[in-house]
Amino acid sequence: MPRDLPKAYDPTAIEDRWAEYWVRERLFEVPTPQDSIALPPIFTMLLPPPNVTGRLHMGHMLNQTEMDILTRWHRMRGELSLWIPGTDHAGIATQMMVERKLADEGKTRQQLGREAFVERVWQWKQEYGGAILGQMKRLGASVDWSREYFTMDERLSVAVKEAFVRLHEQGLVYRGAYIVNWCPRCQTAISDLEVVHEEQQGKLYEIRYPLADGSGSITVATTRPETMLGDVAVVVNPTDARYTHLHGKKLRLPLVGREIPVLPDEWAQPEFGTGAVKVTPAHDPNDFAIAERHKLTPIAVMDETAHMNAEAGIYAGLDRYEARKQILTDLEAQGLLVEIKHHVNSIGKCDRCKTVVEPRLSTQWFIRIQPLADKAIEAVESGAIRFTPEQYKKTYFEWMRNIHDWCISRQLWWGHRIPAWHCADCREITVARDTPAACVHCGRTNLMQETDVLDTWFSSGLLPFTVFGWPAQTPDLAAFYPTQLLVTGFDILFFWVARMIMLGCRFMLDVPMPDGSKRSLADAVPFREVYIHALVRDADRQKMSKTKGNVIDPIDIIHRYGTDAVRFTLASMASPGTDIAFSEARTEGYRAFANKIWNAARFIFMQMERAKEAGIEVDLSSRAESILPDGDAPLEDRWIDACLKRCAAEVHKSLESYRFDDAANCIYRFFWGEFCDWYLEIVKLRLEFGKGSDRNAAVQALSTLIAVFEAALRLLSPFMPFLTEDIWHALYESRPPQLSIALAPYPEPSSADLQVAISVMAMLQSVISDIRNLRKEQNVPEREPVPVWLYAADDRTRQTIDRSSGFVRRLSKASELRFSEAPLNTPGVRQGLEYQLAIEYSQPVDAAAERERLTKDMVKFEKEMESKQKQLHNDAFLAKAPVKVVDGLRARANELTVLIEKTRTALDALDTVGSR
RNA sequence: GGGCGGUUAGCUCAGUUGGUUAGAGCGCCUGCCUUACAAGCAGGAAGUCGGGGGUUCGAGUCCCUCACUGCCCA
Repeated sequence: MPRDLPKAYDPTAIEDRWAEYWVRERLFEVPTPQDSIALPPIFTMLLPPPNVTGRLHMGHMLNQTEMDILTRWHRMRGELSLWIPGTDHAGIATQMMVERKLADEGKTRQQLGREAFVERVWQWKQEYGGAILGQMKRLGASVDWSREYFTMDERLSVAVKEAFVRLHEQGLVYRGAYIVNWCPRCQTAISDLEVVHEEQQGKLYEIRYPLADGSGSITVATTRPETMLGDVAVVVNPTDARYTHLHGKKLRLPLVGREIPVLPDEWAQPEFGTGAVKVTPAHDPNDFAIAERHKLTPIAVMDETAHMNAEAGIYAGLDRYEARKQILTDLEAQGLLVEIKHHVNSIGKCDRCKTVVEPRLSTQWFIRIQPLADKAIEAVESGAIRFTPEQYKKTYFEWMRNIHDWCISRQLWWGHRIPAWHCADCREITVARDTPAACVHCGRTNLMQETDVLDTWFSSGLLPFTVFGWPAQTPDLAAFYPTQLLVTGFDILFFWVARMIMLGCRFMLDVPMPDGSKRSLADAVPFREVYIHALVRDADRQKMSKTKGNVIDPIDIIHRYGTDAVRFTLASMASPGTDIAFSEARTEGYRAFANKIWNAARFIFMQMERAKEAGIEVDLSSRAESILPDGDAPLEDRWIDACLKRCAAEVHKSLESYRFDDAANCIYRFFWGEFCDWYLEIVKLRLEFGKGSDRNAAVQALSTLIAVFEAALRLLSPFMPFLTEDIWHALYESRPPQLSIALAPYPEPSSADLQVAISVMAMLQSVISDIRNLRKEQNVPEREPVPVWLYAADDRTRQTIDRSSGFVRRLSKASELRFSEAPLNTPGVRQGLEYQLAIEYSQPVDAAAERERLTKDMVKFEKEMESKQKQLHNDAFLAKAPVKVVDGLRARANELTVLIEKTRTALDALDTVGSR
């Protein structure tokens, strides 16, 4: 690639090419280490697997941008950096997707049958399933594609079976009839976590249940009257005096006629509703618990589609809401509907399809979670796993300590089918790794495999070790487990993070360390750190949602601004714990930043071209750091080098603590505010390659310029991989020292003292700014150079300015710098701490404006002085404040004295003019 | 109902264990096509840090309280 870049930066012209290049060249593949004990530092991460049905959204993009920045950074620092991509088979979502397709063809999965349906899902997966990973490639994610996983892969399925069987053997898996969250649309059980609760304005119905003996009645309150058909009791609080006389009495259940008892139970709260609660154990988890306490037999009145069943008598066949309407009508007709009150209640909906969940009594598989949770709590308490931001630890503990057994069976066809076989003869269950030939209980062969599949999160919870080959003790598992870090959103803290921790601690404790020693809990954890990032919202801080129509499609934004700009936007706004209000204005700004760098590259390449024409070639073969400026180099060279090192130090510090925003902003400031705004402008003066010029100086200037620029590209590379890759390859005319800038070393901080060059330069920068400011205020035409008067009390200041007078003049458009032997007392003097300056311009100074400005300064200075003096005269302050602070305050007070005096002089000079 | 967070410039956000003059980007105002870049350059204006109280020599930062607001769990 030649060094002639198009005038304007066009991301679309470069990004696809490099995205393909990185995949094609297999740059980020990490082979299995041969010796798992003597390894370089390793950095491993697992991509939180997106749903195979998914499309990339801003949340993914933020997540992947952060992970990619970290991986590239670690990789460039020489660590063995492995980031593993993959997708999740997403049981319900995928099955829904394919069922919808079938529906378009007028078919149902039942018509196809299980085997054919699963076959269809695989077909669908082959055809469309990779979409999100394709999008990921486009983002430039530096993952190891050779290790891509899918949770239904054969090897992972074997591991899932193994894990299930082991848990079963350990007595941690059990099967039983309990109330579960049932989605009538998906027709499967779902876990507590898959239910989303929504507040809604509902109604509270008060219904009178007459006593069987006709001696009176009791009024119950319910939000779900249709369930009354399944009532088996009414409970009242034992302390509730209103009902004490009814304990043990029988009620005649309206519409049904069944006799049910009135029982005392703590669950009934006297202050809620009427204080009497109807008990429907087959359709409510709390009622189920009550029934267990009182040994009542549940009566289910609905089927799996939430239609009333035969138990519902004349209501059989009605949908639950139709039934409710009808029942209310009938109750009213019988005069049993006492009152209808408005009531705000929370209803559970299926996370996937938003159908109102129907608590349902059914037989399911569960994991006895407490033993797993205990270990998972210990892992975090002991510090083996660290959360950033730390506050999530609390949330984690809160959940972990109030955990319920995990319902892991799903009545789906797409997923890992539970490795359990029912015996038709003895009714017992055989759990086995491989299809058993005979029932282990009765020895007969009339076996049928369990039809349920496992919760998708069960398999994804195992990923941190199954991706490395568990249950086999592979070299990968030895080298890469535990992973270093997990980056994810808080929305899957419980779904995934918590479960990975529980399952990792459970299974990996049994796997010995690579050296054969016993593994401790600290090494059994699936990752050592968890970084939880924010949610990406729209510019108005609204949550993005399809229904609101405010979803920002990252691919769309990328087309408009380029991936690098979008990545940089996300990084620069990613401050831990704060949601990101995605702002296109900022993306636009970062595209401008990319363009800025692009043009800096063009400028540098042009200079290289000019040098070449003059017969000068700069040697690019040695690493940039080795030709960076020494102590004798010009100030600006030492300064920009110091800036670079300072920036590198800050980037390291920031990324170590996941401060992507600080890191990004620091690089932005360095590249634009220091390198482009100052260094490039200054160095221009020295780039004279023609006859009669100092060619050595020019070559040195050009070499340093290139070296710093090249290092700056590497600094920026993890954040803007496309742009930097493109320019880097161009710089080396397609013969770069590595195949990719991503494989080049990251700039490292320096231990040298950077402060001298930085503070000297700061003084010169302020001289230049002051002159520019004066010119502006006195309306000097932009192009007209004017002489500048300077006075410096300290001779060294004068020498410093004098030595750099070339660029000071150039950047301030001063025709010459004249040093005065005495303090300046002309109107319009600007005062720094170390110097005074004024411009010589024929136009009279705008005395009024100048006075206003000076007065404003004066007020500010005096006010500050007052507060400083107050503190400095406060004995308590002097006694208690640290010396550093007191000294700082004294120094500032001295500065202020100088500034106030100078300002007063300037005001006086103005008065002299005014009176003339 | 329980828990966690937020409130800093017109907008979006930083501000580490309290410590010298509260920062950035975008936007805004003024002047410039200065041949790397108008997606640019230079200069500028703009904040009683949500209200009140307290601790402290010192509070944007710690405590209490009120208001508004977001999220998680039940």
